[in-house]
Amino acid sequence: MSTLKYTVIKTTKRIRIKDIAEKANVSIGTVDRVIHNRGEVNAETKAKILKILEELDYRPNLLASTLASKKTHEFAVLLPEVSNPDAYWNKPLNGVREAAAELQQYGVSIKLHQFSQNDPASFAAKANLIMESKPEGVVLAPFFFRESNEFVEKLNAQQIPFVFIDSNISGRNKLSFIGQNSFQSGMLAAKLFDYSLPPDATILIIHFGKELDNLNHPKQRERGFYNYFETKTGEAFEKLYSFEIETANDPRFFEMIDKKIEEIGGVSGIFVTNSQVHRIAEYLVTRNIQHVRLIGHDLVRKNAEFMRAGVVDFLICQRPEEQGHQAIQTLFDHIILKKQVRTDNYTSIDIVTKENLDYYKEFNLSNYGTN
Amino acid sequence: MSTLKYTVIKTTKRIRIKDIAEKANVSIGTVDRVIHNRGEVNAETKAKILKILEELDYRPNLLASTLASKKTHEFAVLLPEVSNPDAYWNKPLNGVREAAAELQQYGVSIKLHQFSQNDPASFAAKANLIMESKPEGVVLAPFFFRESNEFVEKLNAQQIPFVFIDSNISGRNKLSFIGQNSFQSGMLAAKLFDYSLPPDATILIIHFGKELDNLNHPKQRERGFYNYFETKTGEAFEKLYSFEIETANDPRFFEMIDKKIEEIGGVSGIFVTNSQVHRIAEYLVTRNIQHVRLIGHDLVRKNAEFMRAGVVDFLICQRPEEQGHQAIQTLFDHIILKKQVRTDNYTSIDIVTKENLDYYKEFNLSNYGTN
DNA sequence: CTGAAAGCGCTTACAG
DNA sequence: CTGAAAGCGCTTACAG
Repeated sequence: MSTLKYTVIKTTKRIRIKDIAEKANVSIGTVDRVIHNRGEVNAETKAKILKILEELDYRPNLLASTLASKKTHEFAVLLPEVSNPDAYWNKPLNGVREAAAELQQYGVSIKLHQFSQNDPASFAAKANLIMESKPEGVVLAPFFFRESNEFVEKLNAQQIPFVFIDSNISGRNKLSFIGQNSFQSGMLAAKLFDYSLPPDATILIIHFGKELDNLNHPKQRERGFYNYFETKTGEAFEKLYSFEIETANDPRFFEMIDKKIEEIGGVSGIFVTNSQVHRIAEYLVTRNIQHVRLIGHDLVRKNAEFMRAGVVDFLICQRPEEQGHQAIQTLFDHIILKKQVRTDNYTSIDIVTKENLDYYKEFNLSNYGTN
Repeated sequence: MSTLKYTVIKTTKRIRIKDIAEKANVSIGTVDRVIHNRGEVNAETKAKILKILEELDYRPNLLASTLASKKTHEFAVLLPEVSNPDAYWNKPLNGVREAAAELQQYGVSIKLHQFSQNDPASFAAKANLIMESKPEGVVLAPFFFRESNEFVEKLNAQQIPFVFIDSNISGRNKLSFIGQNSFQSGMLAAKLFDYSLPPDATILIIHFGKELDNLNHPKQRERGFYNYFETKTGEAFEKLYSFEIETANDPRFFEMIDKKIEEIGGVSGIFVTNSQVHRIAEYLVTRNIQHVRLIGHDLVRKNAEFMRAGVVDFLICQRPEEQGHQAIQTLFDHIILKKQVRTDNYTSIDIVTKENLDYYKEFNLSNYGTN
């Protein structure tokens, strides 16, 4: 009752420009000039003010400063088009939207540009539009290697900071990368098979998409997958096969798979290296094939449905909303708050199953209401 | 080059009090009075202003309003003491700290009160201190059922909104609950055993702690665990046994386990229903018992270490930092922003393994630096 | 090179 | 019941 014992988290003893000015015997205008380094200040006074600033650990009041400056900060975002609300790329976009709403009151405005996933030229065209609009910062998914490099070169030339989202290109002087470590996620997929299948099981790895290079998630995931089994010691190795499918829209899609499976003498497990795993789920259901362990990526609606139905066993996910949100936040921290930011931001590698599916944000319907 | 095609996410066309005032032919003071409902306004003018407010969808500028009002908002937080930096309860606390730092500039100040996990009286004492300090909102872990109820009754009497964190008590007029759905997390643990052990395996469930009731995570997890196997059809059931250990500090701890395992004729899997799984890991290492599938909860340092060493196979986690952060944010949203908030907030149920361990925030060391 | 003044959108006494 | 004024901490021309 008497011995008050508690901790106050973060006390505020705000130092204002005015306090600095008084201590230095100058006007607040002069202090402001040195804080923002906009010259025209006597070297001596400047030094004196700088010292006081340091001593008193002055932190500007962000509220006041953004309120006073009607300045607005423009960021540009370059992402793939989304054909429907269930598409994967809608998720990072939602994260971007969230961040946009939060930072709006600080004068941040975000322009979204979208390119076609089948058309590198559209990427380049949008990149040019972005350059013309001279944004203060850029978030991009470096989807096409060549075009991304060209874009990033221009950004560097103009000293515009940029953040890679989803995929990374190294050595390009980026501000930050935010996405999944695909190699590790491949390792994890392998482990899940290893734990849930007998040692001599046959596993088929399926890639969807064309022109896969080593920058892509699929190839990195495959590398991680093989790596897990290669470094596993003591036990028999599983039998592993890889298979590439250009597009699931090919009418002969099912027959191709039939043939492949026959060729390798049946399968116990299938690993799809991207979010298209629902295509294989469809195949298994149609062909009435049961007891095949099926693992893929990303919590898009169709994958969730096949998971609920018990066809997809595990989905490995990467928090795409968080990626979008964090990319914008990183730009804000660097440009407006002048904070140090992290160069590499790997998002968590989540294992989603039927049992925890509903606890991943994406599918949480709002449940406002009474107690 | 020419057809600019982009979307601006969130445009701001700020309506100010001044705009409302002009449209209503009154002064901004009057508008302010109706906005804050502090009476003394002619009924007719009030109606008129209300209508304009609605029409123009007026949103107050949070920056300006917090800057102008030197008002400070005090929240109180009641959590268990943390004996060392690796303790579980340090994690929600870090989330609280994060939120405190972010909301500081809005005048939010947070007082932290901590009780002993072995002493219900200390909980009650701290609760009284909180009542005396008359905070605007409270976050609490309802650790002791009786004492929590008493506290919550007083809060309700004073109309102070409160948020439960970690555990929930239903029907107490809470503002919100933030934590894990333990029943589901138990189901998930069961599934992981089911996938990775043969159908007739023997599994031992171990609870640490005393006086476990149905409100606790452990019992709920156990219920979910049994439920999974009970509802599983078609295959043989695993053999399941439960075992309660009051404290791992008991010198006869290892012998107790020896005896139990002998009694049930050996085990293939052990499930520990809380973060103490490292105790069992120690046991297995000391006794040199291998090939036992070991699953537990929460990413505390010791658990992570035994996971890296390959002794713990899976950890089921609940994002404790997020819980702390969100609890404070919820109070802020309700009290300052007057937003509608969610009554139940279940955090994700994460499956952590050796392969994705490093991608869970808690153990990400900072990697500031160059590209 | 430096100071004084107006203003950002809101809140808070104060006068009438 | 209502308006006018000062002030929150900062920014931005402007005058000297």
